[in-house]
Amino acid sequence: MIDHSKPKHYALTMLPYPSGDLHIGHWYAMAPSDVRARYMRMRGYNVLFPMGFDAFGLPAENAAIQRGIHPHKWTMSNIERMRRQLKSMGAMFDWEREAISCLPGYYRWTQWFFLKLYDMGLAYRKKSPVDFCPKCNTTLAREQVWGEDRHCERCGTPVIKKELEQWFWRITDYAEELLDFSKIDWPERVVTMQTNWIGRSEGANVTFLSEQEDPIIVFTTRPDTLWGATFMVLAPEHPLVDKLTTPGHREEVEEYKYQAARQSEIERLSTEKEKTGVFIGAYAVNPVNDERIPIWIADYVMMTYGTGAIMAVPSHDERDFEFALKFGLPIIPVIDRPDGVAKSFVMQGTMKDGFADALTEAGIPFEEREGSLYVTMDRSQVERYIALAQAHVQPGSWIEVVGTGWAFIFADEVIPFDGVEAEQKILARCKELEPAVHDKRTVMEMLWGVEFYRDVLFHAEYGTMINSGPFTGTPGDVAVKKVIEWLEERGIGEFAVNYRLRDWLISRQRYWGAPIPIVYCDKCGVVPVPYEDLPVILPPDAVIPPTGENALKYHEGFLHTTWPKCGGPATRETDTMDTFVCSSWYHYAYLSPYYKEGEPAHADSTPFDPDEAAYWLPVDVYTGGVEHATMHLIYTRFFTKAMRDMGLVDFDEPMLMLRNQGIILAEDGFRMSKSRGNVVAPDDLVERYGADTVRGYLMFGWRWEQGGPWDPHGIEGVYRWLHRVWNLVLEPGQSASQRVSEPTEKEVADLRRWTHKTIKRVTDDMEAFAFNTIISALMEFTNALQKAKQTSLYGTEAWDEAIETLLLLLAPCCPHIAEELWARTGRPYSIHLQPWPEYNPDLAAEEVITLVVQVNGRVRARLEVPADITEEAAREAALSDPNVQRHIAGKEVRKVIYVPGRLVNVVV
RNA sequence: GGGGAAGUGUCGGAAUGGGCAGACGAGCGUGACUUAGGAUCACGUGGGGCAACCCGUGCGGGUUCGAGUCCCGCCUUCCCCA
Repeated sequence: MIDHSKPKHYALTMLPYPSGDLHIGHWYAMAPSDVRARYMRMRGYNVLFPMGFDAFGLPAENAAIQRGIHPHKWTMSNIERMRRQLKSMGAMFDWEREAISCLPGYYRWTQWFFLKLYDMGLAYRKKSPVDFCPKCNTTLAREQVWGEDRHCERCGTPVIKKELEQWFWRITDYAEELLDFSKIDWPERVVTMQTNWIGRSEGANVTFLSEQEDPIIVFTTRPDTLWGATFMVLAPEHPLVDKLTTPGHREEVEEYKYQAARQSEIERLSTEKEKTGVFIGAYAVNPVNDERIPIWIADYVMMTYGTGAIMAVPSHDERDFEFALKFGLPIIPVIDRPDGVAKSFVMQGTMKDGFADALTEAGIPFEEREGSLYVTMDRSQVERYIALAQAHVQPGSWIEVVGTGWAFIFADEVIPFDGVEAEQKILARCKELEPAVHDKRTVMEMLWGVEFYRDVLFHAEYGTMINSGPFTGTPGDVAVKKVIEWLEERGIGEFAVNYRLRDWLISRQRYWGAPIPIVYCDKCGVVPVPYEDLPVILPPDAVIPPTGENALKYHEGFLHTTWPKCGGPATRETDTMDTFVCSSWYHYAYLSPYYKEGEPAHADSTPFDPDEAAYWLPVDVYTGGVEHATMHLIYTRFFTKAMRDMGLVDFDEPMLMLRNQGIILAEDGFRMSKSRGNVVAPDDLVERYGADTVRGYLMFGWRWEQGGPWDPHGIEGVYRWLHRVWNLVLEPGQSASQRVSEPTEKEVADLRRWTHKTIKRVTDDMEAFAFNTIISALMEFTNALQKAKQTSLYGTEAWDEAIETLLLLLAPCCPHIAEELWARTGRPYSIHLQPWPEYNPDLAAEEVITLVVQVNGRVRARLEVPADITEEAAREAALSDPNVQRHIAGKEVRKVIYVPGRLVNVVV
């Protein structure tokens, strides 16, 4: 049936969720994609352009609760309506390949993939926190948690986090490979988003020990700052928290954990938010210097990042700095400032006379305000400054140098600020001399009080290590590497790569999804359903409880089963799979929907027809919204890589080219939504203007990748244009018999130039997804043809070529009107099976060009000259133009710049 | 706070290997046809000036014979991340 000698083109547009009605946004995404699919077909490709429905998901259950309709019935009737609406678009969708993800013939293969991943060790079960409503006694999906206070969508009860056993897929095994985009042509934006999402960082895992010798592993990208780690922070959920918390702190810790569990990740990580945390009473030992450091818990540390514990280096990590300042924890600088800036504030009365003069003499810059000195110096001046300061400081006072060369200068000694011990000593002496600082808990807190110092107290850059025992003096560019080597030698740490990407949590505590094919056997434990027993059918008679709880948990028939291997009683897993699982492989399902339905599956089955796959895969062009950049588009890449490792496919990437369309907003500039009542209904537009006009307008009105607000007037322009095209082709013009004269050679050449120029423009724009300029090129061509129709060109061969070309170029965009005009002008069915017109560069070439003549870069003349004009002739013509003459009169021509075929610029 | 994209007439938007800014359309204006027009057709439409010309692509600099386009700094909006 398909001529396999022709090249193939698999064009795919993201499948819709069957929400009820087709939205103008669906049209905006799909119609231009269809235009391109049709274009490729005319270019001689066999084109696969399928459509289906992402049919599992939460709204179906909400409808069931609110209106008493079963999710299956609700979904299928929505699909029926949307399918009808989709057909009104006039897209070339191959409906024979339609795939609906909630049908058993589809989801048994979704389950089959689960079993394969399970066999490969890529699926595992782990405790993980989920949002849970204590009143409804159910877990909630992310979109069911509302508002700043995170309350339950249904009953308004504040949501809590609850630890549940859930299924994960090891997408992190592929993290490194997912960072490689060399085999795909995807928008830079998506590549960047995915790269950030995966978030690879290099550093070290370092083992700290609690005083009870519990190992606490932390990941750090800055092992060079280890000597500045003055405390540790664990995520409130960290498993060691309970064990390490001392009785006196237990109550406070429990209270804090409860608070933290109620917050969302975004809130917890916000840098805007005031830092919170509590000390758990326990201490750890910093393995590099054996310092005893306190252990805190704080919500800015996430269990999901790294190991859920951090070493806090307040001197060189912004969040740690803020935290330490607030809670009075020591802050010891261990990396020198790369800029070498040092500051010293000299309060009036702390120094003997002559200090300012001594500084001037030494060339150390300072400002004097109200008797106090504000000294800002560079590294080379610090030593000299300290000496001068010590010589001049009054016995009852002190001054300090901060930023670089950190030191506290007293008349009798200089104490370098180089560690916790020094910190204690400095604090004690200062408090003795100055009662105003009695409440300062740390040196840094004291310094922070001086406004002048604030910009040099903290930095997060790489630099020479200081105050770091044996590493002091190690330059910043090798520090990380050297420290890691040293840690490895001593067995207290090792090089490590950390990813922000987490394993994919696929468990959903919902009814309307593909059941996870696992049973819990009383004897054998967690066991997979045999491949042959798939699908695990979602019981159609399940009753959705009004709370929204998972109906499967209450369906006795579903719940109780036997494990065939031992014949013993077993309970089914009641979690279903994330709908992103269904959509991760739908482009394979389209090849042969519901493949081998009714036949048992096996471990070595393929979920799709291998012959179809061999011909069509992979997807050549994928179009859809950029909002899927970090979810669906990562999951589907992971899926394909896993399928490759199962031996199902022999390529690495599912979609070779990706292009994103923007979003059509409502007329008011807001997102269209039923609640706002600003939705544009495509059905109404189709009824009023016809599908071709709607398609044309969606192409013409916006930059496709950008989108923008709907403009109800703009569509009229496209409507009028198509009317003009209709009349242009069908209304009789001056007929050949009445022709007063034959067209001149020039007239014919001009018309053919229009024709071939337009072919080139439209073809180039098709390749570039520049749909708006396709329509404007066709409009301009139409305008030119309307003028030509008034002349003796009408009815000539060149005229017929022009009309035929117009219709062919129009065919992908406005398939109905193009077909109709094609038929009415006596051409053979179907226009859509015609080859795309060929562009002839010789015919498109201009004979006459407009030569722009500038004097000093300003346009002074426009000359019509032959396109092949020589440089000499062009210069001569330019210089002899009267207006040009006028502007260069009395001035010396210094230079004449000639851009062939474009302009002459006379410089005077 | 970090990263990315974008700022062009009244509006949607054209034009980037630097070379006629505002294509095409909407809107508006004038005219024609018409009993009528929210139909159709024609013409006009960045600002200033009678004109020659001058000024104009978020703001300020720079490179260049020449900058919407390249470089530096800033402002605004949107998106992503924290």
